[in-house]
Amino acid sequence: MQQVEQSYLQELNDIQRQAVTTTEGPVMVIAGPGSGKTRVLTYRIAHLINSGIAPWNILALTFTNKAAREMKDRIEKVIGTGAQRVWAGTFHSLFARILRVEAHRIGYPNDFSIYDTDDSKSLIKEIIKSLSLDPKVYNVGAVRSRISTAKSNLMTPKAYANNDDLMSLDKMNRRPMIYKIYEQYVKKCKRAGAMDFDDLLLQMFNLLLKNPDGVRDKYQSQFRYLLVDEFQDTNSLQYEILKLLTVYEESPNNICIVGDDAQSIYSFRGATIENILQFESDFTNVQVFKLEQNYRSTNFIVNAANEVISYNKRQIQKKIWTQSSDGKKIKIIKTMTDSEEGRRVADTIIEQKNRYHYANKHIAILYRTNAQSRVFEEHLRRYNLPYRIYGGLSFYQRKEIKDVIAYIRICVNPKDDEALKRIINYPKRGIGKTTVDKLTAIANDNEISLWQVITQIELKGAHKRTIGGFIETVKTMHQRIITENAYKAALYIAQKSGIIDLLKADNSPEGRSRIENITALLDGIQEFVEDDEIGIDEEAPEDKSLARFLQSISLMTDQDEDQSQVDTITLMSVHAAKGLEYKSVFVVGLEENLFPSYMSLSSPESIEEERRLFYVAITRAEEMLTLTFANSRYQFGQMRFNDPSRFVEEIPDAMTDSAVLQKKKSGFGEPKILGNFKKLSPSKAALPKVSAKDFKASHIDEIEAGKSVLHLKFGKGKVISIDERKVATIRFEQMYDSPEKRIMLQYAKLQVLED
DNA sequence: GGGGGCTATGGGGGG
DNA sequence: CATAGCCCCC
Repeated sequence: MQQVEQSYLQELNDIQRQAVTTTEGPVMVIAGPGSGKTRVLTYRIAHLINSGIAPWNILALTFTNKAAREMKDRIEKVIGTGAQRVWAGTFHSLFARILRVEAHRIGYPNDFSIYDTDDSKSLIKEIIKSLSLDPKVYNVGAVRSRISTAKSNLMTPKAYANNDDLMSLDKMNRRPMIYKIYEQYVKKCKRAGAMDFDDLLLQMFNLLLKNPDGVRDKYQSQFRYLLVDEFQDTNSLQYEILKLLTVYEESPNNICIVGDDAQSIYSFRGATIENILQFESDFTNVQVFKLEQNYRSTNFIVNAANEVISYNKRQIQKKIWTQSSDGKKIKIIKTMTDSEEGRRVADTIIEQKNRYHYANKHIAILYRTNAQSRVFEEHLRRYNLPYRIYGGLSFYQRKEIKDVIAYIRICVNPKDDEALKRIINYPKRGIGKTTVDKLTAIANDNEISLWQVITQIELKGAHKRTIGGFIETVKTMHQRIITENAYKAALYIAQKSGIIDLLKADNSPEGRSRIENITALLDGIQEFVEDDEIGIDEEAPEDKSLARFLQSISLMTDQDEDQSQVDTITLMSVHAAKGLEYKSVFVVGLEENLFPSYMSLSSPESIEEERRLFYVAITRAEEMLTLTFANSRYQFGQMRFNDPSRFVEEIPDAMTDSAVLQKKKSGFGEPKILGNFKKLSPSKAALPKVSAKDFKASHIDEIEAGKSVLHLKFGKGKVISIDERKVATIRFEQMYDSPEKRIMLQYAKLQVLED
């Protein structure tokens, strides 16, 4: 045993080793990017097990399920078997597992449904309608997010209604009834036996707080060692649960939190840096370790990250450093359009692959919004570069999949109103909107679920056939769930529902692809059944039920999708890239209004969060970092012109390949002068220099076909034509590679020249 | 009750 | 641009 211990402790630096071996009491690890945080967490758990702690007494909360799996595999390599029985996973997935066993103690069925964001929105929409509120004023998304925030702050509907701050804010926003919607929402979720994502935390908290049948003591004594990764992205509710769990007299406050305030990027879902700042005062004798040595990136990248984050005011003092050499300078690519951005990134990837022999999997393209993925897809496909997009519309969010899933949901939990509403008339069986509205009214009057309504009222006339037929269908399906395994039951459900027949009738490519997707779903269930992973719930070690399958897919994170080890280029949002690393990283769309997002521009706090997001993005890179931005892009269905992102300009010239990026020393809003970029490509080397001083934009009406015009960035050109939407085609003399530009006159500043 | 076509509206990050 | 919601007609 001594030998084993030696081998892994030797792989750590001094501070890492202290963080691993200080196993008792509260520990806070501040871990900069690439500082070996995962290694510390892994070895800490291995060390605990090595010291005689049972794996199932350890609770490790990770940010993705994939991270948890990888961690367990690595622990197993260090200490041998047993590691799989560590309780490791995301807050949501682990608490869902516990609630599957305990939910009945707090008034939910153990087979509760999990409402995703769409389900929540659809329910909230229904409530807004039933309260005769204006859906334009009561924006569903905004209301949902208010409710979610309230839950994350442990604010019940009653407490919400009594809170003057919240109520006056709602009144100011002309939405004084949110508290009422919240109240009904909670009621209806409960009635449907459903929990939304926040409930998985909130009900776990309630379970521990109310302590029915001593259940709190059970979990307090079980989880004797807690580890929390990415602590900066936890919200108050998560923190309160942790506080409840760490209380146990035989192992007081054995909690180790790992985080980095500079990488806090989830405040929009209630995460608060206060948790980190609070930790030291909430627990006594907190031992703090700061991991500041970066093992991931080159010196240029590390220093650029330090420079960028220094623009933020609020932060814990630390300096990330590396022993690595300077490495390659950070490459900056400026393009005219978003499409050209896609092409240049693909070109650069080809070049890097040739020169540095990178495999595809060593390369990632990171963007601020998922909608940006399309241009990169197009160009990568053109070059036959394999890629994979993470996030965005996932497999399980496709319509045909959600339809089949809804049938499964209703079989598992018939009270699931959102699932029922989705499929009661799909495929069409003559139960229209009017009928469903009537049923909903009866459900509301009697405070029961829709399923209870249709199975309890006397069906008359046509309803006897239509609704009665639906009930029979669901009942037969339900029977199969009891008698057959998950795969066979799901196969039966998919066929019996009529969805497969319906899609088979549609012989279009789309229809065929939908069938393929359903087949893939069934294959996935088959795989789930056959997969012999050791379950960690001792009460149901090998739960292969459809209920358990539904749970695992609704709690998947973006990084969890598709485990296939194919060699592909990664495309994902910066948020999704948290915790990952690549040899070469492209951070694209670095423009004002996009990154930072236009939503963030109004408050300094949210700009700081965007900057942390940028910090996360650039610190994903090991060797090569490429930053790109476009002069114009299609956004919201029209051509838009954005300034380069302030974040690009915060990186000192010495670290980039274009010392030419002229800084806007005089602040923002000044007209920019072209010629900022020297070595782009030979053809663009001599970009026109137009002096901003002499430039005077002409009125839109003065610009006519045939006239010569001056553009601040493109220089002198001739208007070829103007279409009815006031989009001008202009040929610019000095734009050699693509002289003809289409420019929207309402945005562009052009000066008419007298010939 | 169902379906098609039109208009209006919104448009971030995610468990 | 994509989708939701609406109106109209069968």
